[in-house]
Amino acid sequence: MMVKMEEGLASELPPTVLADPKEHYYSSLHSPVDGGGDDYDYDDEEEDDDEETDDEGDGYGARRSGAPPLKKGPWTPDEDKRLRDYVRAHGEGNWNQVRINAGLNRCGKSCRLRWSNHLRPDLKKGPFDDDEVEKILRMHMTWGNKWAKMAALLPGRTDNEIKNYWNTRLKRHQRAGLPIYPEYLVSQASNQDMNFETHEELCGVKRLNESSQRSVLEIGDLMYDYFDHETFIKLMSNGDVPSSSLVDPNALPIDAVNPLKRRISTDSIASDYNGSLPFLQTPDESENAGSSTGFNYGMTENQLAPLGAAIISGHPIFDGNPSTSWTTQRPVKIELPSVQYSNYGHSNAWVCDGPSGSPIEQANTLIESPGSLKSESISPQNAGLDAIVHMGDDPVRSQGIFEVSVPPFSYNQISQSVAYAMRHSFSSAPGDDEIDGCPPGVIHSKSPSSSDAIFAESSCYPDTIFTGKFLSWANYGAVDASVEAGAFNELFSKDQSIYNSHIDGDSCEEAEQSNAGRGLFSWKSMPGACNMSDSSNQ
DNA sequence: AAGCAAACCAACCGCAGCGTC
DNA sequence: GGACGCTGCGGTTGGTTTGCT
Repeated sequence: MMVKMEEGLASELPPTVLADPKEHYYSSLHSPVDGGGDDYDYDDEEEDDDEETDDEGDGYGARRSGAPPLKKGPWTPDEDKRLRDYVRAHGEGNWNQVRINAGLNRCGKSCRLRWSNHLRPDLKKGPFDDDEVEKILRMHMTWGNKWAKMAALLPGRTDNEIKNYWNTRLKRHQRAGLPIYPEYLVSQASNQDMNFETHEELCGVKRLNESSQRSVLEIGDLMYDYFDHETFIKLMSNGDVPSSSLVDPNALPIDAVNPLKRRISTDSIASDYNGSLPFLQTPDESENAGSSTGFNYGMTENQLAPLGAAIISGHPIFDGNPSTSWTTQRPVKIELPSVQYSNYGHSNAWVCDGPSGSPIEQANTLIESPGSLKSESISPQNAGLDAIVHMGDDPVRSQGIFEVSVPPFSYNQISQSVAYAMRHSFSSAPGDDEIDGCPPGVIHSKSPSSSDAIFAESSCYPDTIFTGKFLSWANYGAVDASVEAGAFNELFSKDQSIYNSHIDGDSCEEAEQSNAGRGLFSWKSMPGACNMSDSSNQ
């Protein structure tokens, strides 16, 4: 990956990147897992029984009286082997039991640390590469010292590793009087955020002491601009994309060409889908929908804004528990306009995993046979629907294929719906008929926009509270929202009008491109607010 | 070669969150 | 509701290596 290098970035990179990346001495000495030598003489350490015991009262090191004192200090190869063998056989967790059962005279806390930082098989040893360094910079710019959070997005890296790198870097920069963050990142930020009082603050000079955990950049763009889309989705789901909800949209200078660029590689999507990616997207099914409704929120056809991503209610992304519900998700297909996504590759079908078949299988099916889905979800009679939610099976048991089709239209897109959880099907717009074959419990919309679906839903279920996040045109980032259905209109319209005010005919095309992906938008209704049930979301 | 500071790294420590009893 | 244990996180410390003078 090309990484923009700030001037003199050589000094930015960890010495291990620039210099001969010798084996980390501790890794080689203490971590046989990485193939390092075991030539360290531990003979003396085996006799360290007079080390002070772990008497901290936080549980890890709790030991009974009479037990031998818990050892501290560097781990020996034998200890590593015991720990590794035990964890491989029994799994992680319950570290005090690991300590006992593995015959390790170490506190459980130490065992956990040793495993997670050195013995885990998925650890990536060696110096940070340029890509990792840049990610660290961006993440730190956004989150501050959230090492664990960063490590979660740097596969194979530990929080300790990142922390050590950063602290070293910080010292070096402080000593040299250099800004913490590279100039080009600062420039990006300054172009997108006007909330900094000074250049120094933006550069991070004011947070040298790391006393503030406040996000330096109250914008999500930097994150979105750099991370893969799916990673960004994760960030959003975790609330890690800084919210700009406190910013008054009316006061925020809008750059119509402001990039919330999405770097969607559908190839990467496909490859990553295996583990975490909930969607695929197809670009080639939008023709009929693209000209469908004439509904454009007051925009001209030329002002059509690119579609955003689709988020599915109940997806781990938004249920706040990514680890629990992935395999229970329904396959979801979001249809996107090719004209607007032509630069995103060959496949823009966004699919969500379903209860049957592997994610890849589901994805492939949808990729290879878009027509089948299309015929199901977008028929001539419902072409132009902004959101169609269809579930093939019992919606309550959530066993069926779940689809959301989002034909192109302007502005924010809502792919998410509480539809499948609704007790009754309904048509979202006056005059709409139920889609043939739609089973009870399916909600579908023939309204020209997803927001209309929400409106309609609100009329049917006025007590519904919609919670979720969306990437606001006006606010430059993820906005957390929890609004009554009736308030949705106001929120949505306000955002849209701000967007419109900054789009003119001349800049339309440019804006359209640069704002691609701006409309990541999701709402999630609160279960129970209107007698909904969603067994899949548990 | 010796001394020193910087860099690097592993490990420790205290604390907070969470679940269980 | 409080005590307790487990877990994870972030700050800090201390040992070793590296590079410079």
